[in-house]
Amino acid sequence: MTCSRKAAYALRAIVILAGAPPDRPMQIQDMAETGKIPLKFLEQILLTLKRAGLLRSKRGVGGGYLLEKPARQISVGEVLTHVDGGVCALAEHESGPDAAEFRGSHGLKESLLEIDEALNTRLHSLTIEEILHRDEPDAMLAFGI
Amino acid sequence: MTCSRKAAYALRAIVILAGAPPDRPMQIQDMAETGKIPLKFLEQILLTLKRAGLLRSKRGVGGGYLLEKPARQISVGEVLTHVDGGVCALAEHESGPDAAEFRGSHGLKESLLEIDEALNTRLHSLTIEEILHRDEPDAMLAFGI
DNA sequence: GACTTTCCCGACCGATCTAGTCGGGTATTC
DNA sequence: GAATACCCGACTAGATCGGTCGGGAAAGTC
Repeated sequence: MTCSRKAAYALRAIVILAGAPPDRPMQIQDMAETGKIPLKFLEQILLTLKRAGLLRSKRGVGGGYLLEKPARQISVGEVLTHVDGGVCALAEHESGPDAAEFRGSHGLKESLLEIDEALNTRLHSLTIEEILHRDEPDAMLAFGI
Repeated sequence: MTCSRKAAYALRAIVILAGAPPDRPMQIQDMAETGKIPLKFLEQILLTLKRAGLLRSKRGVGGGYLLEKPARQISVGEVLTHVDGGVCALAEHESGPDAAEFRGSHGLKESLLEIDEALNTRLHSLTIEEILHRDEPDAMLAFGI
């Protein structure tokens, strides 16, 4: 029940990109350094995030990565889903062929499903923009938000 | 980010016990059958739950397992904690020596911590009794609850 | 068009964790 | 003292985690 390092790195990378100047790409190496992420591992992660449509890349001199969508439209849940292949499932072992029927099994399953759903909702409504603004409340005033 | 099978089995076992007649112990084998849990694996799980103080056991003929505390005083979070050694930690990689400092890192950490906390609270407030009653709303009427 | 920069991508790897299994030991009861 | 049922440590195949390595391909620079 703990978040993988890969997912943590992915979130960092996205937040770093979202907090960087949006007019020019940021290089993997820079991201690795500021996020304390192993370079080659980060490469992999960025690649999957790119394939997922969250990032755009530019090759050659002056190349790097950019957000494909504005930070307001990227959620933590989205990132987690693409990197780890799913977010959180307490209830998963209570359905399918592994499930059992006994007094209380339905209540158990439903209770777990409810919690799963609540967590998913929360993770998908928490945006990267929100996270950035949280760090610098002044910026919110400056932008009149 | 998914619940281990072990934890799922532990929850089943507790719910099964809570739904069984409380006057006599239930044997591992019965629990394994009704919960579709591998017998020897369940043995291990019950042992750790016993050491955690959630269960009591009786040996010899007519022996088996009983809840040590009433179902109302056992939470899902408690079970998960003892079996998996912790519940859920989205934020764990954002503290300690692994953490990094960058624009947005505090917001990220705090947001994840908040979600962790909310989930923990929910899991620790969800009791086994609640789960059982959910399965049979009639029983709640019968007991005047 | 050669050269550099930067991303792209598959293969590989050791350590740890998962989901059990096995074989017996020990307390209790009849 | 035999049967029952929990107690407990050791072991294991396979998957996953958290990376590393080595090169390839596109894009820009001279």
